[in-house]
Amino acid sequence: MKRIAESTVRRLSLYLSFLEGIDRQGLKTISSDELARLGGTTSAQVRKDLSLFGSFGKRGLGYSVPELSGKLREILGLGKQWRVCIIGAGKIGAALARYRGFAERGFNVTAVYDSDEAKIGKRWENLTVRPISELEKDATKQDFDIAVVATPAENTPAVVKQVVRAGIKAILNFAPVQLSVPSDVTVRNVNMAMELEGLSFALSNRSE
Amino acid sequence: MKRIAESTVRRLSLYLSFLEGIDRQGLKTISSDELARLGGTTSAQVRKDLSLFGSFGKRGLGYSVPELSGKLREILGLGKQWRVCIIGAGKIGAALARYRGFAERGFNVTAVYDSDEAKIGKRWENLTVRPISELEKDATKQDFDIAVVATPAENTPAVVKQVVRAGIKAILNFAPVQLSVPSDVTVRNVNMAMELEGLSFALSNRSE
DNA sequence: ATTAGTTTGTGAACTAATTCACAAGCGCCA
DNA sequence: TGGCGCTTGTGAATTAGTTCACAAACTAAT
Repeated sequence: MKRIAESTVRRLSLYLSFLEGIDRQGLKTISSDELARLGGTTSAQVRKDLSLFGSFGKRGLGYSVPELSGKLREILGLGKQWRVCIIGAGKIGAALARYRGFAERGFNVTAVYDSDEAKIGKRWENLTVRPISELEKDATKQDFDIAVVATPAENTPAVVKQVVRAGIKAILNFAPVQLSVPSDVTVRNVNMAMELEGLSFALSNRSE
Repeated sequence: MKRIAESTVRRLSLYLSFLEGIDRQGLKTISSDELARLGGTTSAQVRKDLSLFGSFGKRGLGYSVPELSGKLREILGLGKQWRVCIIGAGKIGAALARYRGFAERGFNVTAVYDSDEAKIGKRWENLTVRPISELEKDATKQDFDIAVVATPAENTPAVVKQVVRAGIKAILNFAPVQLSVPSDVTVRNVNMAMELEGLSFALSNRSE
């Protein structure tokens, strides 16, 4: 399959969330034009995005809302259940472990790790914090799909090395560092400082 | 000034964080090549990014670490102090209000708003939760630069309308909806579901 | 059955972003 | 001072992403 741009995947996510809203409103079909309006893009963009995966619409009519939802869910790999471990039992880790939206979408947090002796063994939601040194061994049994890395910047490179050695192929990284991983490991970064600096830049450079 | 791409601004943030690390190690200069290696990009990209704002390097030598840090800070509008209000006194809002990194970088949270009667008046860190209906009035005195929107999806459009009416020109949006704002308002979205779906997509479509 | 009115799917055209590649500048050393 | 080794800054070339524009397909109405 042709390489799909990250921007395309983000838009597919967005379309799916719109479709879920539209579906709740009880509407049965939607046009690329309407979807574009909701997503702040163009109808051609919407059609091009979808056409990368097949042709799901009916000319003159638009797209069936439930059908397109289903297709997008399939394309995005939802429907499957994913096993997620959280690395770093700090504030962000805690917030994430409590986040209901995870499980709703098929992302099941099945373990929490930390390197801090003081935290190991503590109960956490319905999980017990385990030592990061056990990750590689555990992974052979639990077969994690995704690691959420929420560790202090300085520990992160070492932690990520262990995640990679454990054979995990997808990382959601909250640490404010750039991860260096083999090319078969996918990383998404969530970096608050960067977002704020983006706003700061915009505010500082308006109308020049 | 020429329009600067968001991807460029993100990289500038990244370079700055590397420079801060390099500076702590006590190194005085750095080449575009080294910066590129850290950021997972190419040296040409680094130089092109910087050249949009001036020429900060010395041929044969590279860039002075403190000088380039300073320039980047200036470009990104750090150094200034920004007034930030948080809208939505829920879990995300709470985590953000407690986040130390905000103030360190000049982002000062000076108010928290919510529409829930039960929350209004409660103390929160060193702030008191105020009714969102007062935002517009408060803004004339406090002059907020940035609004952090962390409200439930269904309330968000109404909330954002009030933020815009209050004259705030930058929004960091945590709600999983697409905001519709005038073109002079800058929005950055942080959307966990979207990031997870990106990983799910990558896992589902490996090596095709 | 024909026509009018929509809306898709997709090459082609365009625009934006990245990478190449090299002249020019700088420090160091003899 | 001249030559060598490095590294920048930047047009030109390339690659990636978006938008245009239109034939084809579908519905509904007459």
